[in-house]
Amino acid sequence: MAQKRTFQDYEADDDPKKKSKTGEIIREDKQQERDPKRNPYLAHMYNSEDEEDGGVGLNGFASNGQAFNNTYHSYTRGKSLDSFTRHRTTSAQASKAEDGPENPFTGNPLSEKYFGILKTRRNLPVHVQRDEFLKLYQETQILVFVGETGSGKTTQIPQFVLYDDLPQNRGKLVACTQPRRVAAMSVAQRVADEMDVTLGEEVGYNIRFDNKTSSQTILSYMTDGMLLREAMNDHDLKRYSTIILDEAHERTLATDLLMGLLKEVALRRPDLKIIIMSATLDAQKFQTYFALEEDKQAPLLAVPGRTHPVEIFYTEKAERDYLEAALHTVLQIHATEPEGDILLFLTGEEEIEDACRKINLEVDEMIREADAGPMKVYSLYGTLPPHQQQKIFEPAPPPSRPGGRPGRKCIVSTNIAETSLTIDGIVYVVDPGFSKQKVYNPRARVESLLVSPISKASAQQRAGRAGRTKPGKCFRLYTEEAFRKELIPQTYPEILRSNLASTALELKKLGIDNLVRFDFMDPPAPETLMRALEELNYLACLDDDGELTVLGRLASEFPLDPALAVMLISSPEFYCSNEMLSLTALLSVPQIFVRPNNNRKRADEMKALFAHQDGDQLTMLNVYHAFKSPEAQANPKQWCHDHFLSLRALQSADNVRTQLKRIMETNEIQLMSTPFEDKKYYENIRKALVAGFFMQVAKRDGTGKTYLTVKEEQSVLLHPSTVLASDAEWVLYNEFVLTSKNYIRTVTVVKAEWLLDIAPTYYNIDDFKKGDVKTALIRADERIRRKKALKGSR
DNA sequence: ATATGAGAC
Repeated sequence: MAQKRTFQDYEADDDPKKKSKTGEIIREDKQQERDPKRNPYLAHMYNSEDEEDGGVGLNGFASNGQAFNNTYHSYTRGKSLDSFTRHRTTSAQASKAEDGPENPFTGNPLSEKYFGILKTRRNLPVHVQRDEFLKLYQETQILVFVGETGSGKTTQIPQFVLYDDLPQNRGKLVACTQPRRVAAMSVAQRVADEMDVTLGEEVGYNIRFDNKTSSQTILSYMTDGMLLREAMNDHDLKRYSTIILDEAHERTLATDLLMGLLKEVALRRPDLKIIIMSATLDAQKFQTYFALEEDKQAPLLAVPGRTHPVEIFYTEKAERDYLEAALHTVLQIHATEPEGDILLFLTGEEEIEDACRKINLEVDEMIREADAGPMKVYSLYGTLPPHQQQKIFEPAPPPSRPGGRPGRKCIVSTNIAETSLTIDGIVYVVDPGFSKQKVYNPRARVESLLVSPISKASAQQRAGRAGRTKPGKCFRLYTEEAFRKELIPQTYPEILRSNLASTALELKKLGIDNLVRFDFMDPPAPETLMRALEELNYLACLDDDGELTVLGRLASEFPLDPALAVMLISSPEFYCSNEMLSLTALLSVPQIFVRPNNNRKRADEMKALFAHQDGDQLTMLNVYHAFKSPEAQANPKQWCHDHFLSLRALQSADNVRTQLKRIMETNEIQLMSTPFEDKKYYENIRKALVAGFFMQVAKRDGTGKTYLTVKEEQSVLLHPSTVLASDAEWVLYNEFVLTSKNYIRTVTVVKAEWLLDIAPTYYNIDDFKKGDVKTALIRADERIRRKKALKGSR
């Protein structure tokens, strides 16, 4: 049992700088005069490219292959913007237009609801600085905007831009990117309401599988990945007059690539305005990165947020066991602190479920013995089905009897509550200081998840979750010294922690010739880039000069890992593109098999119904075909439940399949099947797998259970979930799972002859060092030669 | 003899 600790053991952090900021405008670095042709302020004096050829900006493509409407806006607009001169407007002008009576963008009368929202909008912190914003926006090409939570930046800044940029007059639109789909959708809806327009008309959103924009759209919220896809087909993003990158501090892979790309586009398109929006105070990095001239930083505008102060407490000594300390702290809050909900950050599903059980037990005891108030404990993590995630928004339980101690809820969550989900009513945050993070080892070519200390920025974000509705408290289960000295300032951006094979292919398609010289905000390790290029070269997506091949160009059209894309594109050679289409989709969605802890045996029995002795991929395909049968489709929900399958995963695979099929058709890749009665039906599929995944093959090590991966010679085990009996000599795997042991998961039996035949460059026998693998390959090669000789002599 | 964070095209 941990020693009881009182809150006096925590040291209150009274450094005022760590408490919430009071707002003042930080304005730096006015843009210098430069060549008038490059000066956007003077751009109206020159014919810009898009004015000469009119529609050129409108021929962009969405990744789903739908062409955007190539006509100028033909609908009636209001007259209140007629007197506006682009990039010369003031907030007073805009406010007047906003006040009505007619909608400036549609000409329709404005609703009562609109005026209600307008009132709240004008109370947002950003509103005070509208003129400041406009001035900077007008005089510079790239602007860094820092707005803390609650400043209104995501909803208001794009509207401020609309009133000054007037994209509707030039057949253009304004883009605002978000790292997450839900954010793009919900913000678009909110802004459509604020502007009194129908979602999908003037204001829309564009995310994978759901494009709610039209030819009338002048403001589009979209995922950063979506804009990146679009850039692959239009390197200059000509449809857009202003591009706003929101939540840039999250440093997603797509945001990082877009930033590098936009820096280049800015030089080619002086008429394009760019705004980088971030919640971090580390704005300096963005300013320096976006300096288009030497020694000149990009200008910055900072707007305060609207949050309540959060008092920070640290432990006096380092905690040996953060889990125990976390539980103890939660219980102590419940026993001694006033009303308010608790948010505890842990690292993963199992840890969270375990903690919830323990808290429940302890709270029951507190209620019995100390008359504590009731507490409802909720777990929260990404793989939880949405309806269960929604439960966290239920109100806290009432006192168990009239006049009794107040009830509260306690949410035990992964990082999902740090960025993606905000829960109002949280007053206490318990932060043990860890999260699971992806790490990539280029030498082993393996990504894995590791429980690691969080960054200072992350810790601040977590603390902020306590101050959304009223002043709160954050209990950090580490010392103040550890916070100051041991935590890194920012979480390493994703680009430094990932396999970059896809990224490298995307950059090539984006027209970046020399990846090593690409201006990354944080350049990845050269070894990681080299690995990626090497992988693409083996996949024949890049030739030996590093140029995109026809195959590479095709592969980049698919929203897939290069190996999956190559597998799919090659599949007609093996007469099974229909089947590979299904399999590719299945391999790019979450696990389809469900295995609840209390019913593992039954789940395994159900899986056995679909098992194919030669591999898990074939088994998955059997599942998919059964799922599509009329019998299953009559009641898919029941059918999936009965067979321990994830309906969500299978539906999502279906969605992906439809998208991939469309891309296949657009690129005239033949769709075909080997007849099911043909004895080569499954063999052809296994060969097609080799065409993409020949680099992920392992050979059995002697007669034991261990396998060795072919080139890296890592010792691995077949994952216990496999349908394979462990005596196949060669197996191809789709996933390398690094946990307590090295496992390969989703495996299929293959033949050495196929490897030599289908991937001769990778399996060039001379390149292998002496050993078991080489010997086996030589023997297979001899078998092939004998067969050929036999054929020849007949 | 089974460990996965959250997000995206």
